[in-house]
Amino acid sequence: MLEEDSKLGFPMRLHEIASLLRVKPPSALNIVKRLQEKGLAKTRDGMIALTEPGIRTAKSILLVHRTYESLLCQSGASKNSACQEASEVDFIIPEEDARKILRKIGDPKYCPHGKPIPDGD
Amino acid sequence: MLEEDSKLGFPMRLHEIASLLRVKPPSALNIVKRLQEKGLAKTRDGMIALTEPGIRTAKSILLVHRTYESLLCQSGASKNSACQEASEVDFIIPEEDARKILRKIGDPKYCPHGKPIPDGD
DNA sequence: TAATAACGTTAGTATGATACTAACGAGTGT
DNA sequence: ACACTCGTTAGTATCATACTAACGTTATTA
Repeated sequence: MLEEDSKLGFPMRLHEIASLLRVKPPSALNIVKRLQEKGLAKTRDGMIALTEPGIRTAKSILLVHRTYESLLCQSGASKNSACQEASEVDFIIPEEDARKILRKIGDPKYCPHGKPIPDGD
Repeated sequence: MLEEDSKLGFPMRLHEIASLLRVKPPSALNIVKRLQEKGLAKTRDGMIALTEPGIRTAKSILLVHRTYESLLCQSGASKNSACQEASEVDFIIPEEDARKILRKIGDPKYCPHGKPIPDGD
């Protein structure tokens, strides 16, 4: 469960990150360095991978994203607008708040797009 | 209704704004100018006031704030943490989303602190 | 009335975040 | 041996934002 999610494409080449983020490699390197300083990413065999805390953080953002998406859809929003709006706040809303909301909206197991919502973990 | 809210202390002196925002007057002026460029504020008799769109925007943010606060409290959060978290997102979440959420959580008329949640207007 | 204080405003400066280009070095494959 | 790709570094540019210092206008007050 969440197997594909927790990897999120990692480990990844710097070039891939750059093109995913639509920036040049030096900018991507800057970003990766900042992640490393926070202990969220590491370099291994020339590839960039998430550390354990990095994976946890990524999962946490996914949890928030999918929870908020679900809330919006249950409230009558379309899947696509819900996803967009969720992207605006998924890195801001604390996981604990999302877990509370999740419980309130009936502990759905999947987001409106059918992707799994991480649980206890 | 919302009479006190819609004013929010405006019209206000630049100095008051500066001290509320904890910046120096030149910085406050810069902020006010940007609000003016967006048509949200105006100067009148040496005082800074919100324009009609400015008031609507302020009310919209209040709606979002109090809605999200209510959601969090209904979900089991404390008033204070709810208020804090709401402040992180009240200027990001679109009013339309908040209105949908508001309906879903039972159209409360007041936020957890007892302040009115703006309705149709 | 003259001096002073308060306020808003301007100009110039500093900082931090973030992106870029250009150039270099190491490793890879033809 | 050469060319390519990749990561990296250094230097530069831009933008947002805050600040200080100085100035002019208005209001207050001695």
